[in-house]
Amino acid sequence: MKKGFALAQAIEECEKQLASAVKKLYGIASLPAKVEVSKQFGDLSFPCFPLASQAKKNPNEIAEKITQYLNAFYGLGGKQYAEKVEAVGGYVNFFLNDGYHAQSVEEALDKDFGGGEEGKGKKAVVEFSSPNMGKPMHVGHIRSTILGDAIALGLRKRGYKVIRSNYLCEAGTQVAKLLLGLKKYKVGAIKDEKQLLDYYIKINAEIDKDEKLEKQVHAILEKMEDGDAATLKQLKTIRKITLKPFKENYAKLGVRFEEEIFDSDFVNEGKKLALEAKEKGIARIEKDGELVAFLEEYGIPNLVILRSNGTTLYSTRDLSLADSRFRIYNPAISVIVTGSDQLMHFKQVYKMLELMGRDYTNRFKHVGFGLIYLEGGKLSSRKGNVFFLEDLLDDAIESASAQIRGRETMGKKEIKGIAQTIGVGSIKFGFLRVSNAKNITFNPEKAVSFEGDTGAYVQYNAVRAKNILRKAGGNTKASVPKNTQFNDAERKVSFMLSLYPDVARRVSENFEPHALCDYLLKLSAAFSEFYEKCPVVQSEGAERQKRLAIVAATLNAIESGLSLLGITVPKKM
RNA sequence: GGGCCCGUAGCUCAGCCUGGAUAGAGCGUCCCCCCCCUAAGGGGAAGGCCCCGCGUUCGAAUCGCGGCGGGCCCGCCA
Repeated sequence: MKKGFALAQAIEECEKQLASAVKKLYGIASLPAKVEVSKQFGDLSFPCFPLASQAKKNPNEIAEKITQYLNAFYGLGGKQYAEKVEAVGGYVNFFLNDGYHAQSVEEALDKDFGGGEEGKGKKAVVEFSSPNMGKPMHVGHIRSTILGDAIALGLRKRGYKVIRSNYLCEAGTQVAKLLLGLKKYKVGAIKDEKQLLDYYIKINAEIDKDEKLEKQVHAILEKMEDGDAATLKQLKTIRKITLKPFKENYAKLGVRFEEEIFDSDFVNEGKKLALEAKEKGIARIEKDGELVAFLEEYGIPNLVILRSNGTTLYSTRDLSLADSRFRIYNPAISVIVTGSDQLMHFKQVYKMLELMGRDYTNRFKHVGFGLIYLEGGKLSSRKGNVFFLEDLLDDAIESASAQIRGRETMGKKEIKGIAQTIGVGSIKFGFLRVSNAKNITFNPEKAVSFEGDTGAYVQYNAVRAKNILRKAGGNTKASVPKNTQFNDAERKVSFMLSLYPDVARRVSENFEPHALCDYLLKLSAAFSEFYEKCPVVQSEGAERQKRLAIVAATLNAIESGLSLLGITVPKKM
């Protein structure tokens, strides 16, 4: 028997039966609708409306006739998965039997449940997080970081060898402005990255007022790109100061990278590509001296790829980054995760590369997500309207820690570890459960709440499952005994379990982890109901064995699902 | 002006890609439940012109067109 396909097999069976009924009753060769997961009655359903218009008959009547035919012709014993067929309001509804539920639970016990092999032997690069140097990370950075990580984890679960890449920007005007500020205010020793932010805000205010300062910024950029020793030394200092807190945040988040790259390393190659574009007639120098790629005939705005003083832009360095990435790794898929404000930018860059004859451009995918706003308005380092990532994580951890202290007795160190798992898990879940396209208005109080539709709720259900298994003395291998009956609560759980492989696959195909969050909440809710209604530890015999299997399977599915989101389950909570 | 995205309950969001039954969750409000594997829980109630209009269809929150409201992008920021 194939793994992970109870649902697909059941649908196939129902469709086969329906097809033969429809052919016999109405002489129609192929089913004009699909069997779908039922929203209302039964488990699977088949709408008879398209058939009704084809056969020019009443859908209610058709549903009745088909149901009669199925019951008479196949009988209940003739079907492997359906135990009952009913006609309601133009639908044929199928009720799945205990065999289905048993198979579903068995499949969910597999340690690779929800995995896939389509990426086997292939590489995938996922570029995400990518904060700018010289500033602390704020809540705006979290979305790329956790979404990118989830995408990377999803690809890995499909068998890809994944390279997680953090592209750090220090070659742009932001850092140049910062350097100008440090020079202007005669700053000696720098304490930390937050102090850098203060200077950054200050110098920006001045530049806004005084145009001449802009020229000085460009002069610094020239020095940076020419490899001026003193400037490079300053860059090194900024790297050192900025990277340390970055790493602390990543450690708290549990996010790792296989690669850490700096945009300054793509300056020279970028210039070469800009010239290549010029030679190929894609770009030309405009009257003010800047080099512009002409993309308007493709319905895309033109793109400046070199400043008039010859220095590179974000666009220039991205051309080079793309080229080098495909040269070095030759990935089957290369994903970049950024705010959706950069959608056009990547369209432009990859259109250029396509025009320049690169054959890898169709393996590139940009995942854009909506912006994060604070209640006071848009996040802006420049204007100082920020909420530091560090503070958000610490608040969440503290909030979780306070709750644990009220319910479990354990050592300080253990509390800290579990509080981090719960606090950080809920933050991740809270952001990931919103669909990518949507903007998020960040609410600090809600972010540290653990009730209702939260990551903690999902974790909590997994912990309850663990407790049951522990109390039951879990040295027996879980499996469903033959011919066991499932009650309604048990069936809800097992049916939810059978939906998991599709959800997991879809999420890593679409890069939309929010669907998985939604699923995990539903699975958790089903398990909660089961937990209330079906005692496990006190039950006996086959009943106990079946319930233990359901518990173990649910735990497996939750842990697997959460792991795709970069979230783990604590031992207790 | 052009392009992309969003608009669903008081609030925060699923559902839209792939049209299907009485549009779902959570928070908040109101009511009930710890004999029992952790109440970070469960059960129930109230709460919806699915932004508006037109079209396609047996059937539209879902698809198409036209509006309205909000966000973002559109020449040397990233």
